[in-house]
Amino acid sequence: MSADPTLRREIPDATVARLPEYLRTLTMLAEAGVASVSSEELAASVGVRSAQLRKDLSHLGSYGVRGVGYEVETLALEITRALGLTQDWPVAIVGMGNLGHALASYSGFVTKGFHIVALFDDDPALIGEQVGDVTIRPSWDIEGCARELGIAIGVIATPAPAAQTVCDALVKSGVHAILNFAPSVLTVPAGVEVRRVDLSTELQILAFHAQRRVGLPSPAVVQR
Amino acid sequence: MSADPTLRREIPDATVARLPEYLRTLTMLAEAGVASVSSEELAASVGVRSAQLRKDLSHLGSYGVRGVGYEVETLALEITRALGLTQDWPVAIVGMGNLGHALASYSGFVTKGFHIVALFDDDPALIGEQVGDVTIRPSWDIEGCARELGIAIGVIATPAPAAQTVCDALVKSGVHAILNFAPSVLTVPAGVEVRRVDLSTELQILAFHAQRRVGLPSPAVVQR
DNA sequence: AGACGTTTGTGAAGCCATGCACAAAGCGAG
DNA sequence: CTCGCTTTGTGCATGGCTTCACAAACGTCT
Repeated sequence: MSADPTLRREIPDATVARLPEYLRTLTMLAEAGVASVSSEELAASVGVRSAQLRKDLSHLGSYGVRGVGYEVETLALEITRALGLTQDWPVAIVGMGNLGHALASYSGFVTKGFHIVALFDDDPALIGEQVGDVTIRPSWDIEGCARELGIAIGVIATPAPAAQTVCDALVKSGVHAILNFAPSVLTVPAGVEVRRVDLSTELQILAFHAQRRVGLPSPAVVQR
Repeated sequence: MSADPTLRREIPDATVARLPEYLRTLTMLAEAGVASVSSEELAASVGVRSAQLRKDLSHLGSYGVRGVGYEVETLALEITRALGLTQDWPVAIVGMGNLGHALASYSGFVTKGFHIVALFDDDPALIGEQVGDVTIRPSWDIEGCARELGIAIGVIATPAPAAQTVCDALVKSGVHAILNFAPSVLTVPAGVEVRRVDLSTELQILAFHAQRRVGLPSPAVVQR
């Protein structure tokens, strides 16, 4: 009653991190023609507890029907809205090495709400190359053209030493969200969101767990 | 006094996730010729609070000197040991599309402790291709040769529909640690560790934060 | 040798996230 | 209309992680 539906409520980070999973699963259900789903079923598909799912969704509002469940289409739309995917976000990728190329041609990229509008690299051999329907521009033009292209999200796929410089240029161009694949910690002003994805960090975490297993009775633990 | 140095203590997951960052920073310091570092300095480089760093390190043992700090070489070695990077881990990559190729030729891969020993794909056009010094094998041979190659960590870079099948084959071959780049939730037996890296999830989380900014006074918040 | 300044290691407190358990709410059958 | 079954939404308890604050420990200087 006192809740304003247009009010942007405070959604916990942990919840936000799970919303994309829920959305993806709901999209699959919708494509399979499923019209309604219970928290128990949906939670099982995503791999979380049903109580957690319900609490997460309660942060978006009350879109379920007691005794019935959630309407798939409706819930998917609400999550889409909550994540801000009703609009298209212009994305730029900086660093067109192996990884940059792979990201640029990644099909799942365009799935929903994201649009690659610029590619950058400072290697003269790459500048001018066409990837998809976008031409690679020189990195030193970031500040020159990023703002007028309206880039909202920057993806950094450069070697580590270049990452901070590139990051500064992006921030100066008005980019407030950065996805960093380089193995380096970025320093940014307040208000800029950075997420880091690092292959070797992930491998090292896995190595830790693999090491813990050493000496354990192998088959006994694997199958429960 | 009752602590056995050879005893594998319980290290919190949150701490384990930060250890690779500490290690990378320490390695850089060592290469720069720095011999000793305080928790304050190291924490600043990594982007965490000094108290957190000290508590994290306390889980490994007591390797600092009060009033002085930590010896860079020693601490790096202890973290290396804790993460299980004193030995080499044989890694297999399944799915040699754009991403798989990028991962296979990723230089940071071999940095320390990891060794790509097998590549798999089920596309006949790719089987037999040489990437680096490893030949791509057919996916249906995973169960046949993964165990004898001693693969400890599997990297899944296939399309989503194939991920679970590949995962099952890896698990059946004795792999207990899996890094999943496919946008799908994997079901595994107890004792198998799975970590997921998904580009579109990360982008959607960034979109959420970007959306929150809409309507905010742009320059006022950016610079503090 | 003793006093002083510095920095670690850690108990304690606060905070956030997860899981439990149940009242409230809807639907359908009789 | 009423009863009973199902499932949501949520207060509350639990557990883990982070931050604070300080005693213990070390080097140095006099």
